[in-house]
Amino acid sequence: MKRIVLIYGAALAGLIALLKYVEYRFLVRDFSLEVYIGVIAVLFMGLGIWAGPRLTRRKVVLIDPNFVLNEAELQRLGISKREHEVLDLIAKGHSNQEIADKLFVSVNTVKTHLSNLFLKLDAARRTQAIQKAKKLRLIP
Amino acid sequence: MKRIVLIYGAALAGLIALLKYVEYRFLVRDFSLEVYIGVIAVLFMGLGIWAGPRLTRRKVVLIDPNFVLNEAELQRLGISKREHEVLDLIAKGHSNQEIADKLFVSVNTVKTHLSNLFLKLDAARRTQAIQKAKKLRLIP
DNA sequence: GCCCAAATCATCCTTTCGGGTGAGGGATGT
DNA sequence: ACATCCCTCACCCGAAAGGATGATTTGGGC
Repeated sequence: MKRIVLIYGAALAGLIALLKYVEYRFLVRDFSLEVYIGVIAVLFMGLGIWAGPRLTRRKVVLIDPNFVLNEAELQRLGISKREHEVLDLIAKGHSNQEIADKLFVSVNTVKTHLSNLFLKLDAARRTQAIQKAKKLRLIP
Repeated sequence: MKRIVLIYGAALAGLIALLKYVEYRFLVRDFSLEVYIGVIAVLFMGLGIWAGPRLTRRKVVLIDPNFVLNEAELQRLGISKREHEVLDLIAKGHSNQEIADKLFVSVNTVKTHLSNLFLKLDAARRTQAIQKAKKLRLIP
């Protein structure tokens, strides 16, 4: 962060010095102000493009705003709404019992949904189901 | 993409026109070339920062090439190299036995590593550990 | 009305996980 | 030499997860 500001400052200072030096030699006669401005604009736009992500990126992305559910894949695998809910909850680290409580159903029901999910996703464990579901963009 | 280029072009043209218009009125007398350059630099650096992500971002990120391990967090939690390996493998959906085979150690060892991990990550289940580790960028 | 998919719940049984504890060997640093 | 950390392994126990199967209910579509 501080480094970026320093680099920006140094670039600006250097450019001004360069222009000051060059101003009374060749350029003022040969090129117009528009070219000047263009060069500076391009230079600093480039710097902005380079420095932008470094200045603005957040440390941790909690929920991905770019996530779009892959409904085609969801349908292709024949995953029902309820099964998808359960899938989402195991990915968030909940146990079967917690999911049952959250959805107001019995643990057995959750287990049934999970069994069906494991078949449809060809997974042997919940962790594997999560990994595959993420790859297929069925969950964030 | 094209829109961005157009906006950039329009901004540049507009600025030049503005400067051209303003040049022979107030500014040339009141402000020096350095201020000019500074204003232009700031303006276009801002434009670069704004346009940069829009020009460079990819549509879909299959495997995140931007993943950088959060080593600070890793150290803060006191997670050892071996523990981190195990963490990575459970996130890929492997069972304890599979991990043991992969790392050429006994299942008991894997379980010990996992127990320590659960303590350090404050997790009760492997799925929860995965979820937390992802949030902390300890694993991709 | 009938059919079907989805959702619900249950029972039985096996495997996997997770918690607790102890313990030995190797590397590192004081 | 001693302390400390990491890695390793073992044993026990209980809880959670997973597999197989069958049954009931419910809401839409034909």
